[in-house]
Amino acid sequence: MDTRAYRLQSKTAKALAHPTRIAILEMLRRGERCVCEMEPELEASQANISQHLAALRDANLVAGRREGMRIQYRATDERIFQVLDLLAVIRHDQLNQARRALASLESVRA
Amino acid sequence: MDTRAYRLQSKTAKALAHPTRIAILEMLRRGERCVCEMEPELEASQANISQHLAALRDANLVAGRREGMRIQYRATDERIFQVLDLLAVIRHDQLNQARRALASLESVRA
DNA sequence: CAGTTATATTAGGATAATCGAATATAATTA
DNA sequence: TAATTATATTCGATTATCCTAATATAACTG
Repeated sequence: MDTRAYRLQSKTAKALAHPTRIAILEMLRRGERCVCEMEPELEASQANISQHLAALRDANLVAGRREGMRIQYRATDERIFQVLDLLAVIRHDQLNQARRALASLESVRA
Repeated sequence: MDTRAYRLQSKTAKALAHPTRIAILEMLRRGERCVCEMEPELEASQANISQHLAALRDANLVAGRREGMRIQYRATDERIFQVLDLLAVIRHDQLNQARRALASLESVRA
């Protein structure tokens, strides 16, 4: 078992293991954003968003660039969006399967 | 912000947020495995492997099928391996970039 | 310089993840 | 049925994550 590699992969996965951090990355998919632009869309405090950005920075998934008073964040590797897309289709299919299973159980009562 | 969708996506990501769980999935990539086959390859106790399998089951990423005394586990969605592949290349590039950055800093002392 | 805006960091408490140890369950074999 | 093998679950302690509140830093504005 390639412990070191798996540790690093799980570190990246851990960075995605929070809905707010996924929401942040989804915003960055559409281009650079400062925290002040994220604040209204995410339902989280400024401090909390900064903390989640720190986690994403720590995992090397985002980087910021100062522009006057603001700091513009961007994704450092576009492939993270492919990961998000895959997670979305996996989730989507899981929901569909669960719905089908429920429907077939319910149809028995007829 | 689509809170529900992001919660489900982050749940899947959280299941990947541990090196042992990634190692388990990598074993399952090569086919069905029982816990007793995982035990020597992973450096973890039987109980601990069972606990990680429970986490993967809870996220719907693996399923087990009893076969006599053993329970054969398999991945429920092959696309999870695409996620692992992406995490691997992202990690690989991050390492390379860090190495290049270090090398260029070291070359200054000449 | 004083005040303001944008962001980051720290501290503290609550919740969750992790692991080892012990125990439970389930199938098999003697 | 007793012993054995394979796996799961529970408990408790430790560590990590998360959030809010407060404070710090940094750049801009008057």
